[in-house]
Amino acid sequence: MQPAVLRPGFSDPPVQSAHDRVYRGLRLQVMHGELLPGTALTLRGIGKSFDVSMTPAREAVRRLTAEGALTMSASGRVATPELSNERIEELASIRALLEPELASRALRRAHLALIGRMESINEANARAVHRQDAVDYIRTNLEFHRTLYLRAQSPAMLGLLETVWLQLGPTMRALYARLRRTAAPPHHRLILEALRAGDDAALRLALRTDVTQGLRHLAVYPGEARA
Amino acid sequence: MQPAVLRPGFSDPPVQSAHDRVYRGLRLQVMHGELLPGTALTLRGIGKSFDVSMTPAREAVRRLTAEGALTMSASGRVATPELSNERIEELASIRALLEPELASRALRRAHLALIGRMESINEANARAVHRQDAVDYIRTNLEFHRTLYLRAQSPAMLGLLETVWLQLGPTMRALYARLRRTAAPPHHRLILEALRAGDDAALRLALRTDVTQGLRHLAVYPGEARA
DNA sequence: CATGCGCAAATGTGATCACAAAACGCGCCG
DNA sequence: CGGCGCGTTTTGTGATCACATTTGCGCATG
Repeated sequence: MQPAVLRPGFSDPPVQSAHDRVYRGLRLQVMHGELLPGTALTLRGIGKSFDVSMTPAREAVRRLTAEGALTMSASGRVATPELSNERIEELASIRALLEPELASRALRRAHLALIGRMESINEANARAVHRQDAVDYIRTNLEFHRTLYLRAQSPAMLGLLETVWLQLGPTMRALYARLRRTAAPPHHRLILEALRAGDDAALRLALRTDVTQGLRHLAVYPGEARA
Repeated sequence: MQPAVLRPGFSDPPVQSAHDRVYRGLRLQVMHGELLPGTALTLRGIGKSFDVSMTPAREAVRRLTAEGALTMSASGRVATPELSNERIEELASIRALLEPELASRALRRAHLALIGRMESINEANARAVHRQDAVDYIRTNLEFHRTLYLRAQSPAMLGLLETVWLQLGPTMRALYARLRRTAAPPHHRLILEALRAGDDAALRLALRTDVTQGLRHLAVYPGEARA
């Protein structure tokens, strides 16, 4: 609303612009599954919740729509995407294409500290499962994967993958609500073992199955099929 | 400028919004290599050239920046991307990952009419080479590939690939100016033959080599290395 | 009770403006 | 002759406003 004097002295975060704050905030909400598929958003509402005018809200939405994190109806209404089964399977196969490649590239540069960090994230993930905390489950699961892929030193490929995660965010949340998972993701241990062994083929396979297993059951049941 | 009464009766193109016109226009310019790497753009300039105010220009730029078609400096200056060698190679390997997959998916649905259309596009491509027309060369080359991939019925994967093409647009143009290609792309014939033969492995290989051959020489020479 | 009409509220779009920061150029000084 | 500083211009940002469209709800009607 008001000019919002952006903390004159401080510079810890390099003073991000208003639309960037909105962008990052919405992006995390979508990626972590805080919003269910089909959730409607309004520019004025977004602006109000981030305490900015419509202008930065519109830019953030435009950006997120370009990444597939949000959809816009013909009349400009904004909502989180409701994916068809075909689309879900397609996005899963893109993950199955990109993630083994990223993991393989990371393998050469992986060191023990990295594996240790992944194990600790995996434990947090298991706790989220036990706590039945869908958002935290998704968040730690993605963090587990991203921690590995960051080592691949392939920013463009990782960026592409993140847009895929973004598109799947609300749907992943909906899935979690459906299957009430009781056990931790079973393939993370295989990933860690392959990493320790330096086994490229096993690592690729572990990721492919982790990704497709997690999403194969995402498909909506026939009765609730969506356009 | 003025309210622009959007052709009351006509509906051939479903009356696109102003920012969409700007978006599409800029997108084509970038993807087809009409702008060299590092070309600076201004919101007011874009607005003027499309006869709209800054607002739709900003939204179009935001969208294109999200797709990697444009870059924004910390101060918000907009320009076409100047890719590092590492980035070029990474984007090439992404193409090498996605395009054989799309081609393989298209193979099952390919029919003779499709191959015929691709041959005719390929001839236009050869004419562009003979004419030394860089933009038309890039345009017909992408059209050749896209015509095939459309048959894959994998909109998400194709969308991802198009953002990669978008990022490479200006660089492809710069390359063309450097190597003064005299012969048509050599692997298109292999692609067509594999399609006719229904040979999946040969098709994948033909695409992988077409994509990497075309881009392997894109790397900037040491003397002109970029950050 | 279901259905359709119509009005009021809500919403996205684009133009315009004020402002701060950055970029640029010109002239001064060493 | 080269580098530096200062003022002008350019440029992006965000707020606000008017407007057209759409949405949604309530009421009247069959």
